[in-house]
Amino acid sequence: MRRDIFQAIADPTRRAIITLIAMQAMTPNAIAAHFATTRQSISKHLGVLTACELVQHHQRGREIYYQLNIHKMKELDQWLEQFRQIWEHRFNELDQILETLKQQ
Amino acid sequence: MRRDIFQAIADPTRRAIITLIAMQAMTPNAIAAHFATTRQSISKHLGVLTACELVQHHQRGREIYYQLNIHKMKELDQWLEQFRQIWEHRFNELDQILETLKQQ
DNA sequence: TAATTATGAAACTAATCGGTTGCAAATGTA
DNA sequence: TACATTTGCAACCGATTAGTTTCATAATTA
Repeated sequence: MRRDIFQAIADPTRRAIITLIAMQAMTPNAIAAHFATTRQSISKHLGVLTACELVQHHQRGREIYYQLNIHKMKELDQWLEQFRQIWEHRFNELDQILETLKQQ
Repeated sequence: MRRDIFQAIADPTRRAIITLIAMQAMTPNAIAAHFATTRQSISKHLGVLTACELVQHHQRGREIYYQLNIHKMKELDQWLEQFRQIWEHRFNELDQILETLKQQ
């Protein structure tokens, strides 16, 4: 069972959950109230998000509060870094490519 | 058939292809040479990447050159933007806490 | 022209995924 | 104590996925 952030954010419901709990911790019931699906399916999504450490949770009585682990989101940012460098310098390269194609 | 960048980058082989063709356009054969899989499966991955516009291609004789559409990668960056604000904000809060501790 | 090369498309398969239903455990409340 | 609430877990199902094999098409080359 592969569990990485890329696979985790592939699902639109999970992305919505991530956005939802980004600002404040929420219980599975409260989260499920925002979606047209069952609490159990939300629970499974939270399981996936927890497995890849994108969310953390702490129990308070019988309620469990889930919250985004913002540091893990940085891994995505780090992966993007290599491409950010490209798109910042692409204009020069693109000019060269177009010039090369024109000459051929 | 859902085709978005999040689902496209969920697969590790596709992420490797993206990195591979980020700097220069490559043919399916050349790309497949970098992986322990068949050319046909690479062709399918390129189909997924093309469907969500993450890669572009141009034919040259009987060869087809695939290249990363760097602009599409920006959509990922834009989605991350909301969280970048959060983690910068929390770091500011952390700075304030550390500053307060230092003064005590 | 005939053979070779580069490629995409279709059919098939095993594995995985997202969702539902049912149930058990733990906690809180009357 | 008896009952309600909150939650995770397991079994199951239909759809999707990644990969392989086979085949057709188009372009190059001998």
